[in-house]
Order: sequence, then C-alpha cells, then structure tokens
Amino acid sequence: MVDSLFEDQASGRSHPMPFTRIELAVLSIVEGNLAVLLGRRSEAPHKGKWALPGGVLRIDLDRDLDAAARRVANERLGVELPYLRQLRAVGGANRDPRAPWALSIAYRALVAIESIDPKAGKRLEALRWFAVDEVTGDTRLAFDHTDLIHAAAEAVRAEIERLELPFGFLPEKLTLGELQTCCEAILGRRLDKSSFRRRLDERRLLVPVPGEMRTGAFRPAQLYRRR
Amino acid sequence: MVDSLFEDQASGRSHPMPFTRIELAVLSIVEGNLAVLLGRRSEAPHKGKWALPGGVLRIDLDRDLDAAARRVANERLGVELPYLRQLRAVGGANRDPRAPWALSIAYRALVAIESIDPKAGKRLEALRWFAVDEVTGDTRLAFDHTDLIHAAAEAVRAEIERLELPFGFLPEKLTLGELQTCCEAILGRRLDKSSFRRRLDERRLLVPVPGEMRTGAFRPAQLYRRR
DNA sequence: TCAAAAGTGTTTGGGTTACACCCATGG
DNA sequence: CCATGGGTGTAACCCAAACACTTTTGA
Repeated sequence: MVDSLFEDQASGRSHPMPFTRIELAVLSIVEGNLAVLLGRRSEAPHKGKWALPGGVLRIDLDRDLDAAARRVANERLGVELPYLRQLRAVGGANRDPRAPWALSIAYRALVAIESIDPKAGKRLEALRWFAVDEVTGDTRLAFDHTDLIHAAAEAVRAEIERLELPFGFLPEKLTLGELQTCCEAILGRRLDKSSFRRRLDERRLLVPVPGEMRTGAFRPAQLYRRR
Repeated sequence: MVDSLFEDQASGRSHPMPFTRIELAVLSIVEGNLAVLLGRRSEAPHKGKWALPGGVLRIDLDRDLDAAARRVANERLGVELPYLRQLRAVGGANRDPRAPWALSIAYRALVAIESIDPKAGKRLEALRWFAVDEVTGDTRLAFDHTDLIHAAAEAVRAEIERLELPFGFLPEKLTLGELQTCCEAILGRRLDKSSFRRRLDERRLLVPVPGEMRTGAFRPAQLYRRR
C-alpha cells in the first residue's frame, strides 16, 4: 500500500491522505417499524459482522460526493437512490485496520422495501433489515456504524415531524391513510388523523387525483399525488 | 505530487485518495450583525481572494476530524475553539487546482470577537470580518465557500431559535438583556422581552448569581450564569 | 423628574391534541 | 346492519407574540 501524498505548499512537505469511503444508511419500513439495511461482511476487517453497505471513494469515477454515494448504492445494492442526503463525516486514526486513518462520508436514504434486490452486491454475504430501535450498543456492528444509524433515523424522523415528506420513497399515488400509517411507522408513535390532515392541506403538499379512489374492504379512499 | 493509493481488496487495484482539507466558518457578532471571519489568500490558487480559513488534514497529527479542526483553528487563527461543530462535507473534481479531486470537511463555531487575534495565521495576508448577509453570490469568494458560509449561518440561527445557547461564545456571567441583544443580532430580528424570558426560565438554562448585578447608566440588572 | 433599561403580568391568536361524530362499503 | 376505515368538525390546550405596565437607577 502506497500512501497518497500532496504537497503542502507552505512547508514544502507532502502529506498522506486518509482512506476515504462512502457509507450508506438505507432506511425503510419493515413490518411497521423503521429499519436499516445492513450487510454481513464476507471479508476482513470485521468479517462476519453486520455493517452499513459502503465503498471506497473513487476519484476517477465520481464527479462529486453525491455521485459517489449513488455509485456505491448501485454497486452494492443494485438500486438507484436519487434521494440520498448527506448525513455527516466521521474520521480518525484506527477506525479501520486497512489504513492508518480512515474517513467516511455517510449518506442516508429512505427507500421502498420492494426496490431493494437482496441478491445484489459484492463483498457482502448477506443483506438484512434490522429495526432501527433494536440496533443498540449491544448489537456488535462493525466500525462505528451504530452511531451513524441512529443519526440517520433521527434525521428522517425530524423531517417527518416537519412534514417534509420523503417523495423518493412514497408511491406516486397514495391515500391519506396510507401516508399517515407510513409516517407513524417512521416516527414510532401514533398521530391524530384530524390534525395530520389539516397540517397536510395547509402546506398544500398533495392534491387529490380526480376520480381515482383506492377501493378495498371498506369505504373507498381518495388517491392523492404530489403538489 | 504522488497520489496516495489504497488497496481495493476485492479488485486488487489501488485507488488514489482525495486531497482532504478542513475549512472553518468562524462566526461572531460585529457591530450588531452576524459576521464571518475570512482571510485573504496570499498564495495560489485564488490568490488575493477572500476565503474561509482552513488547512490540510494531517493524519499524522490529528486523532480525528474534530481534533483536526481544532488544530487548524490554532494554526491559522491562533485561538482555541472548543465549541466547533461539523457543518458538512463537500467534495468533487476540479474544486481545487492543487489536486484532481478535493474534499473539504467544513466546521462552524461562534466566537467572541475579542478572542480572535487578527495578526495570527500563516498563508493569509489579512483577516477580516464580513457581515454574513453581505456575502452574496456577487462577493467573489474563493472555492465554494459562499454556500458554506450561509449553511453555517443557517445552522447557528436554527440553534438560537431553539434556544440552544452558544455557551462557548457567551461570557460566563451576563444579564438577560445582553443575552437577548446577542440572540437578536444572530437572528437579525427583534425578540419580545417577555416571551424570551419565559422561554429561558422554562428551560432552566440559567440561574441568577446571588448579589451580583450589572451596574450601568440605569437600573442595575441581575447577572446570570449557566445552568 | 425624566429618560432608559430592568423586570412582570395579561390578553390574544395560531396551531396542535383529543375526541366525537358522520359517511361509505363489503360482508 | 355492523364492523371498519375514510373523512370532518369542535373544544381544550399549549405556546409564544404583543403590549401594557411597574420598578429602579443616573443624570
């Protein structure tokens, strides 16, 4: 392994750069709970442990950080994730035995569970959904991924509280009841139907699709779409 | 310049790593307005332009990202900044002519204006405070620092709205009037005295220091300190 | 005694919760 | 006709804005 060096123009010395990766906190709703997609590592370091899917930043392939995150999503999970959002950067010495100093830029996304093909991905022997709230300090994840998962969950929950709806995750057309159930699953608590709907139409986020109804066991429900 | 390479364990190939820097958005209140500290670059690239102070990440010196930011604050500004908070990472090709791909981890901090020694720092021919709201697209800053400055201002304003007080910035003892004036300067709008104080003591953030009063031109004011 | 800032109380209004209630449908 | 979820209205409540008011000091 050769350390990459850059000239420090003032001192004339060169400095090695950190081993830089992208990590993805892909969240979804599984059985009514907010869940995160983890992969079991098939190689050292942390072989056999569960970890966020991720990959090395490729400066020859990635135009910028967001593009790097999309590429990693494609390679590891076989899925397009247009609604990725940066979570934060973590870096330090001894984070990763592959390098003296490792830096990770973590991204988060909400996805529909059907959109993930569990067979896809290299270097992971298995992919599995874990309920976010059962990933505790006891769950022995690789690296420092436990913190990242909770930060990602906190970020999406804060967005939902503010009624910033995850349109990248929602179906194009849905009923208000489905939307409420989805928000309740993310937040982990019940919402009041009346105030939920009032907040929604004050914000003019959705419009009814004329004539289109979801027909089920009981009274049909109006379908809505974005804007 | 030698690119630093890391082994890609699956493919057997090595990858060059990005040129990685720390940038600091140091904010304060200058003449009643939220202001950011910029340095005039004395060297290429962007020689002569104003930019956020920053420095190269040194994996031989910095234990982690937060430590790197504190070191850069020390070296460039000659000041200890214990209340630095990570803002975000930006990275891409062609961001910085010194390297094919440049990554910056931006930090933000609020500081008391007196704590900055404007003489300090290498590689900057001048340091100057700019009112945040006068840094627009027209102000031709180096790199992509205009965005970072506005994101930093937005972050501190959101904290003040939520009454998360910047104790690293505030004097140990202060009057409620001084605190209100300070918050008004950061937010750029007036606050109601009565509701400001009610919110403060609901949250139990401050306690009066018995007997200690600020005596001035008019009625003396009770001094308060944290918690 | 007046100006200016410290400090307090009261009213109002926006927005949310809680909850009651009607509607439409399949079984 | 009843269970179930869709859909709507209302009263109570919380919080903060607005603003009026009193207090205390130096000049």
